Order: sequence, then structure tokens, then C-alpha cells
Amino acid sequence: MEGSSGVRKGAWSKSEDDLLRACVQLYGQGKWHLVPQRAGLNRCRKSCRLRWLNYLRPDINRGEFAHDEVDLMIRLHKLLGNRWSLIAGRLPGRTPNDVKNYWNTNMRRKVNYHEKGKSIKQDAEIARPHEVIKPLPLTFSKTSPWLQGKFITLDHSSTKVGITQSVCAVSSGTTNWWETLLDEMSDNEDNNTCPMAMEDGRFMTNLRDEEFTSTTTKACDLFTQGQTRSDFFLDVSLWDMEILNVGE
DNA sequence: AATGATTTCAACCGCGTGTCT
DNA sequence: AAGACACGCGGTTGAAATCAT
Repeated sequence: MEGSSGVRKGAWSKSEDDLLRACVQLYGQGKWHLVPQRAGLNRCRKSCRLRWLNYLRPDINRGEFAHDEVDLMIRLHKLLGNRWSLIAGRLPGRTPNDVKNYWNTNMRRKVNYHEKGKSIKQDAEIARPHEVIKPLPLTFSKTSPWLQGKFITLDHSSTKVGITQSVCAVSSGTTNWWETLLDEMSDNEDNNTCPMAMEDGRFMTNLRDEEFTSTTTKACDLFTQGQTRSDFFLDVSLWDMEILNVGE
């Protein structure tokens, strides 16, 4: 089976798997455009990457989803929507494709069952796509727009690296997500709580001011450890969420 | 046993984003 | 600033497996 461009498509054979595995072991992951040539495979780079990430990676857990994994998946999905890569990042050994497939086959059916009886209008609300919380890049290049006009500072007293102008406030778009967060915070002044994570454009969880200050102070620490903003928000908010009863 | 319906999941596709020149 | 390129993501597809009749 070959595509119009001459590259092979469809299911991978064992010999192809062996070639790809050997290539990645030799050269490491990345530079996927070089992989087909290096491995001697008549496959496109996308296909090679996908095969490695979803099937050949040695750390993949191909077993049944455990109860706590499902529990975590539900919480994460409620928080993030269909951000499968982020969800999979919190489930060791699981790939985004695994998580997506599991959700589409198991959870969606359960949720639909759970929602049965609600009005059509409500169903439309459920089906409404999530407001996208754009992730920040994992790494910053020196020309990255995220850093335009910002300064990297080194706090010598604590050996922490931070970005000035508020806590890692680096968006250059028309509406800064962090500014929105601050807006939401001021809206919540009455009850003296602060929002922490978004779903459907709203902030969720109620951390008190002192807790919020504490956690945001830690945010830049997490960046220095290679974590993303998304990781940070998940850590502080995930277990505060009310879990959706999915018809158990 | 045969056949059609349903489910599962690996793979493909198109698109958005970041980087480089 | 603009275009080319690579990477990564989520949605969708379709073949294979499983189930029901």
C-alpha cells in the first residue's frame, strides 16, 4: 500500500518496527524528517513519529486502565477538555492516542448516559467546544514572542529564575490570559477567594488569597524545573474539583 | 456456521504554531 | 516581514476483532 507520493501507508510490519526502533535507539527521538532516511523506511516522517510515540516507545503501558487512572482522566478532562496530550502527560505510560481512544469508546458513552434526560438545549451546551487555554511553549528561544520586552532575572537569594512583569506574564496577544485571571480575581473579591483554573471560559476552584499567593509564588519555580504553566495549574487545582459522576 | 452490526484502536489527515532564513 | 519548513495536536477514518442473531 503506497500513497501518491510513493511512501508506504497502513499497518506497520514487524520489520518496519524493528528498523524504526533501532533508528531511534541509535539517534534518539526528534529530527523526524531524517528518520525515514536513517532507518531505511519508506514512510513519511509523521508516520514514523506516530508509530514511535503511540506504539514502540518502551515506556508505554498497554494494559487496562486502572480505576485511579480513569478517575484522574475524568478530572483532567473536566479541567482541560479534549487536550489529550496534556491529559496523557499526567498518566504515566499512556499516550494521547490511548487516552483519546479510551475516552471516545468508554467515557463518552458513560457521560452521554449520565446526561440522558437533560434537554436538547442542555446537550448542545455540553457539546459546546471548550474555550481554549493556549499552552505556553515548553522552551523559549531568544526571539520567542513570549519574551518580547521581558527580562529574565535571577533571584540570587533563592537561586530561582523568574520572568519579570508579574508572574511569567508573557503573552503579547490582545488579551493576556493572566490579565484575565486578575480580572476574575477582582470579581471574586467579595468572597475573598481566587480562581485557579478555567473550564468553559470560567475559572474553577476557590483558593483563598493566601493560598493563591503561595501557589503563584511557586509557579516560576516549576518553570525552572521544566514544567509548563499547565502542569502548575493542574497540580494546584486538580483535586479540588468536583468529580463528575459518570454513571457508576 | 454464517452473516450483519457494533466496537476497538492504529493510523491518517489537516491545521496551528514555532523556528529559521 | 514573509515564506518555508518541521513538529505536535486533535479529529476522523477504516480495518480487524468481537458480539449478536
